[in-house]
Amino acid sequence: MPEPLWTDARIAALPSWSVIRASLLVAPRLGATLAPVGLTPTQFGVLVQLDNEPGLTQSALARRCLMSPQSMGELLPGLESSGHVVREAGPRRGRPTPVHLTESGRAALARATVLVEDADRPDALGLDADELATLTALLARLTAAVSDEVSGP
Amino acid sequence: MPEPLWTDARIAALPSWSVIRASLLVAPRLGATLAPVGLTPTQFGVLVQLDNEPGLTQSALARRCLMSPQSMGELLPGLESSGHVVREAGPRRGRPTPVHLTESGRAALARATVLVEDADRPDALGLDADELATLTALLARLTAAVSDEVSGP
DNA sequence: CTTATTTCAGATATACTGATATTA
DNA sequence: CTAATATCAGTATATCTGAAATAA
Repeated sequence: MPEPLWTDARIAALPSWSVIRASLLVAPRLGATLAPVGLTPTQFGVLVQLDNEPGLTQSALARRCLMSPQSMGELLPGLESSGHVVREAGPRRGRPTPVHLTESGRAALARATVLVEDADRPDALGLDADELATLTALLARLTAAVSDEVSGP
Repeated sequence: MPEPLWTDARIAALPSWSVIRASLLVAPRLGATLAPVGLTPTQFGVLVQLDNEPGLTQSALARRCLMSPQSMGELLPGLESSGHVVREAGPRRGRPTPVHLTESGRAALARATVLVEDADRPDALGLDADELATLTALLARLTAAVSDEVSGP
């Protein structure tokens, strides 16, 4: 019998796998958290980015949310018909079109924020506040490093 | 002008979002890493689990890889036709059917392991070895806590 | 001419729900 | 009888790639 290459400990220590596995659990959980507000995690992300930077275009939103511009182009009409965002009037094809939150969008975002911060409180995630801060800081640095690698030196 | 609810710092400190965002970058990166071996990240995960615990059934593999049994049922024939795994002979419908790595599967896993561990070396991820160990340990605890929450009391 | 943006069209990869067969 | 397993079928969703129109 060949000796195993992979043990539980080695699997748990694999960075890529750890991140992906955590996301497979956390993503649907965030979906359930946001369901009462009628938002998907992706839509929530779009509203957050628009709150942070009003007037982002479809392409700019796609970059910040790590999606293709095409996918964002399919997502935005849903948020428009929900009344959460508006696109500035005028010709659109080939032209940057700023997107803005509406009052309804801001209200939905405020409700979603309460739910998300409750779901993400430290004791619900099995960590204390300091550990959670460490985790998000390390993930931010990892994300920055991998982003640089793609657009690269 | 309404003051923003979400700032860059607050976005970066949101645990769920940090994990999902990191995964959106890391998952395709792992896919590119594994492409030369002809494996997807999911297939790699299945081979890893089978190396760690030979004879896992389709359902057990699905649980460990956080997929539905049906999706695993669609994934396994691909690995069989690649010659990387075999299912024990006999009637299958309704009966637990152990799955095993073949020599070809072990060889592919060994080649993949070299590539993955190179891609996941600390300096490629912008962290040092200690920080990477901290990150995977925190993610393991978060994953355990969220798993318990789903099945839990 | 080159690049960026938006849009359309097709393809893919999941997952999900529900039902069925089998067996411990 | 109950629960778990494996399969099949149909549906839904979300993403991608490729191609085209438009304009700075």
